[in-house]
Amino acid sequence: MTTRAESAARTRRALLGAAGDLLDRGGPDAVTLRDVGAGAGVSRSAAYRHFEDKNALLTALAADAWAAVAIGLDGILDDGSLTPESAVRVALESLSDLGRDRPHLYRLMFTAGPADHPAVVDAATRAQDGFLTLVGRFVGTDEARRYAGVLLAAAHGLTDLDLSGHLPREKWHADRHELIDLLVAMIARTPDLS
Amino acid sequence: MTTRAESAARTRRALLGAAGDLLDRGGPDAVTLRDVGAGAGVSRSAAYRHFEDKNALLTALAADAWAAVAIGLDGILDDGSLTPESAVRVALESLSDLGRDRPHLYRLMFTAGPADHPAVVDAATRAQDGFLTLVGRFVGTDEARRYAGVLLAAAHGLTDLDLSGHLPREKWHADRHELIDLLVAMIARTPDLS
DNA sequence: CGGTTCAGTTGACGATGTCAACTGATAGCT
DNA sequence: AGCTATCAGTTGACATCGTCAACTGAACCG
Repeated sequence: MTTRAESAARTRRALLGAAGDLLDRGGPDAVTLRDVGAGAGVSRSAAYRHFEDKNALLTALAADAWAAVAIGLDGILDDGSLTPESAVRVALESLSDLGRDRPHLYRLMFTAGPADHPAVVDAATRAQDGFLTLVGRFVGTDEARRYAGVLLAAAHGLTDLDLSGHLPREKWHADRHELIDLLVAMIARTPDLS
Repeated sequence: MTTRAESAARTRRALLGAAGDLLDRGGPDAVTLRDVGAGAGVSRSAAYRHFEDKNALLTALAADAWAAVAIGLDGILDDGSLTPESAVRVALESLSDLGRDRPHLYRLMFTAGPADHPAVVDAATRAQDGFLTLVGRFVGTDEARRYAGVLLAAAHGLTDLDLSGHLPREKWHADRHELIDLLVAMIARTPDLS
């Protein structure tokens, strides 16, 4: 037997799945509640039983994405085969790859509205703390915070620039992966971390 | 007397001004063609005489913003009182300040749709070339391109992270200006630019 | 001076987010 | 078991928005 709560939870997942598909395919504008309902096998305003409004639905998508990033970072933290430096590199490049693979979802993760929501803040904080630990193993806990900020921002900037087309190879003579590697190498070589 | 072409040009500027105001106040969703028309003293679909559609209007806004950035960089390039290092720092921080002052316009400049348009590409290219020259004076022309890419991406990432609320001071122990300074200082100290 | 171009207006249409009223099945209580 | 309340989901309706088509009138040009 499927209880009422179970079927409601399944519908909620179906709504999120349909919304994610539409987002990947056509960006936020393509995420219409009508199409989300159709994709989930329910109709129009069924989403209002699970989310306050359309924005809350997108916010939930962003929160799930941050949670997935946090889980990925946990995996990197537990991977003993990585040096501290390469662990940082893998973390940054996997975030950047998410941007490449799911650009609209990635953009949503860094959008002001959703980013203010508690659910997103919690998940993003978990991810950032994981990255902070990773960087701490790399440069030491004293300077970890500032360097983690620079690294995360640079990786995000490279990814975002690439998505908007402002990072053409011809111009900068490198792609986002090479520039991430360059940055991590720079930090590894910086002797004086004042 | 005001000729027809003059009044049309004035209307066009008024439309762009009204669109910019609405964008600053409430983001892209607040830019409705009806309100743009009202703000410009014309009505509803007058904008269609000057722009192909709403997206083209926003694209023109982004192109103007890039052009302004390029002009600002020209000023920095001509300022003899700046050292190469501080010129780079000033350039990056003024870009970041634009993000702080006009967040929605800033975001628009790095949005995929507009960024593909020739007018935006031209203006952005001019700005990026100016920055490239600035970085060339700083680290030498050989490695200028890669380091300019890293610097621009990092500054953009810091700005964008700050706008989305993902760069709280408590967490990273620094704000975007301090992290930009840190990055520029790191590059200045990096002895081996391989 | 007569016709033409063209900036700007108005009316209309489909799409969309959202709310209110409604339906029906399940959950819980007696 | 039976009655009632809850609540997921539906349908109808409305305001708003982008956009197009038809229209207007004044500046332009021969």
